[in-house]
Amino acid sequence: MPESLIDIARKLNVAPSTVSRAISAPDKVAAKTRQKILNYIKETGYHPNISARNLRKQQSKTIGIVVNDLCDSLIAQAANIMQDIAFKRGYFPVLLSTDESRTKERESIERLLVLNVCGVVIIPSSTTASLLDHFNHIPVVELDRSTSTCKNDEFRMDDTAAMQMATSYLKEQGCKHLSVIFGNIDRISSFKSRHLALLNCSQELEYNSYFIKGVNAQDLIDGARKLTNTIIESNKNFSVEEIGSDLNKEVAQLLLESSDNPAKITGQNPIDGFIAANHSIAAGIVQGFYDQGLEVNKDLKVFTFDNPDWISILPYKMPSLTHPLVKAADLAINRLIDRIEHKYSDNVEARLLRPQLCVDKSSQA
Amino acid sequence: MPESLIDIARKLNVAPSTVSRAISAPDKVAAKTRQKILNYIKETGYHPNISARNLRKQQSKTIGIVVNDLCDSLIAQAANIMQDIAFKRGYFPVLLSTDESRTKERESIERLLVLNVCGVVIIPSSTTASLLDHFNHIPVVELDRSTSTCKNDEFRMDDTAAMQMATSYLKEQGCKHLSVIFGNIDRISSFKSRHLALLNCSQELEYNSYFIKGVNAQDLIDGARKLTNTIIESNKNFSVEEIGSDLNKEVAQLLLESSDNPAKITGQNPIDGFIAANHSIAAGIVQGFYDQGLEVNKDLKVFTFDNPDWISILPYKMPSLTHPLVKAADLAINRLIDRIEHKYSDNVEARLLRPQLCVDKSSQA
DNA sequence: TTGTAAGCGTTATCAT
DNA sequence: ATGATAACGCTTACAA
Repeated sequence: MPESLIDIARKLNVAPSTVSRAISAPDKVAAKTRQKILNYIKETGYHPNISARNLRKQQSKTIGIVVNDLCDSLIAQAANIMQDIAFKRGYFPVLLSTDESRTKERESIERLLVLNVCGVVIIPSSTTASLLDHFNHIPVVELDRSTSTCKNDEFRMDDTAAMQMATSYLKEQGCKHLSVIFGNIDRISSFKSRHLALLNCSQELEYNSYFIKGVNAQDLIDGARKLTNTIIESNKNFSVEEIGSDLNKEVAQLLLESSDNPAKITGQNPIDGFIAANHSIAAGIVQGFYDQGLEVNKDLKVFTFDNPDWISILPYKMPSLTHPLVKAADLAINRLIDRIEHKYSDNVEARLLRPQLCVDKSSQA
Repeated sequence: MPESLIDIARKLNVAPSTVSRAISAPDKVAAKTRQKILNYIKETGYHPNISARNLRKQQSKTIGIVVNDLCDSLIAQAANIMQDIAFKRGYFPVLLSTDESRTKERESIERLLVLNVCGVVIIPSSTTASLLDHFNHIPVVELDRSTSTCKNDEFRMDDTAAMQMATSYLKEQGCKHLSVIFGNIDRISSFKSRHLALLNCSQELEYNSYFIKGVNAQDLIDGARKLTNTIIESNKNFSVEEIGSDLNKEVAQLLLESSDNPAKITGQNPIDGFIAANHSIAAGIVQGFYDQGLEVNKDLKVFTFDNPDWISILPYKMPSLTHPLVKAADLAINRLIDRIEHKYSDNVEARLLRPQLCVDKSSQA
């Protein structure tokens, strides 16, 4: 196998630059010469040396894709589609997962810097913002979450619409008092904006918000499970607590750390519905129901964000919202490449995508 | 920010080669000079140009990781750990997913060739074997499945032990006649070896094997669901069929393509247990049970390979086998790097890892 | 249309 | 211990 352009050039009695052109700018080479060269290349299985090309062209055509948790199948789907699109558009994607760890977040960025990537799509956490400054003038797109720096394009779910849909669905189902469980709103912007959306919800509904400190999936599952246990316990001893006439305001806000700590429930009605701000939390809630011997959506309603795929394997229905992440990922990577290629030069913008209500996607046809 | 070694050299009044040495071979540079250089580098955030280094050193320090389906959270976990280990050992992993598609399989290999990777870990399908020949003399390690070429190191589950554990567990539970569902054994070696293992099982049990043509997760789920429906329907009309005295042999083998096609059940007893050769198949079986209004593990036992994480969210128990994939991945990537660095030069070998029986990992504590 | 030659940033060899 | 220099394989003015 020829190891370089020069080998080929010698073999075919042409100049190295002609071979180079045959590969990179075929129309600048006579049809006959071109054929001769390309045939020979195909026969011998020669591949141009990427390092040499990148060095010479002073660019890497490499895109960084940084996600929070590759083991989350929705994230994996999004990563997958971004990789495909990147390849199709002639770029080489490098996929990294931070697993919600600050260390890996920093390492990932560092690695991409070393690699000289020409653009980055990232699912950021609150600590990412400062790290992103290291990417001097290369385009960055924020996916699914926001650093709130307003420096980059953003593609994510419309949390306001989502929370509105969730609460209004549960209200229609007869719920009067919701328990809404979030993850760490300091680290993860989507929890923060979903919480904010709840505060601004127009529904005439009582609700209590609960926050789990956890950041990764397992922490959220475990936290939500414990929390659900304590909430249901407290609910058994529920007695009306006068809190004035304004039912739409948030009435309690707890950061529960152990299951010994009983959940505070304040309102005029006992809790009759749960909203999980994320599918890991939903998994924990479901486990909590089992611990307590309760049936989901019979004793108490459960509604979840993210429409996780395990819903189809449950023997009961569970209403949810589809997560437009894959669509957002598609837009994000395309926008990034447009930026890289200077095909898009408007101001940075945030695109908020609507989720869809999903009430019948149960396995029972 | 200095853009090259030369910038730094000029700034600090040393030769470029000294700067290079300070970075790559610190002990070959006087402590004082070294400090001066490294400090300056740290201050300015300079990164050596990887392309130039690779070009000069004629190596890429890049490892290809090719998996079949990144959206499978077990695979994603394995990919994750391999990336971490690769980084720790100084290599840059490039993660690609074939989604069980021949096209993407070919494309992935091609991309790795272009990248000049110095090693590959791959979860192969039967069509991969010929493609792997393109990697001339760089080491390849096969993970989770085998191309049966015996050219590379292999790390995967011990399917013989696994199937033995599955059948013996179900027998203990009182099962007499199993329905064992596999995916495409022509494309996916793990289905083939699990089937082979079943044929050689020492249990005194009747079983019928069924094969789903599908390759990707959704095909398997859909196929298994349909199949389960037809099996259960057939089971209702079960009548003893004389097949001689040899109960341990396989009695039927069907490739069902539509649910109109009734499943053939042959044996002395009606089917009273299912084995899913994979977690996607298990998901389909569970859905089939719901379609038929049956309760899993009450009306009929269901046993699955892979111990999928959704088991913990079911309101009932489901016995399963843990998949030692993450451990295998750890071994695989380390072996690969050992090969690359010539730290391991024995003959290629296949390491088979035992799964663990998992009967109580239900959410009900 | 094709050839010539310079240079991308690094490292390895050799000389000092 | 440090410096000078050539070379890695490719692209791209510019020249022919």
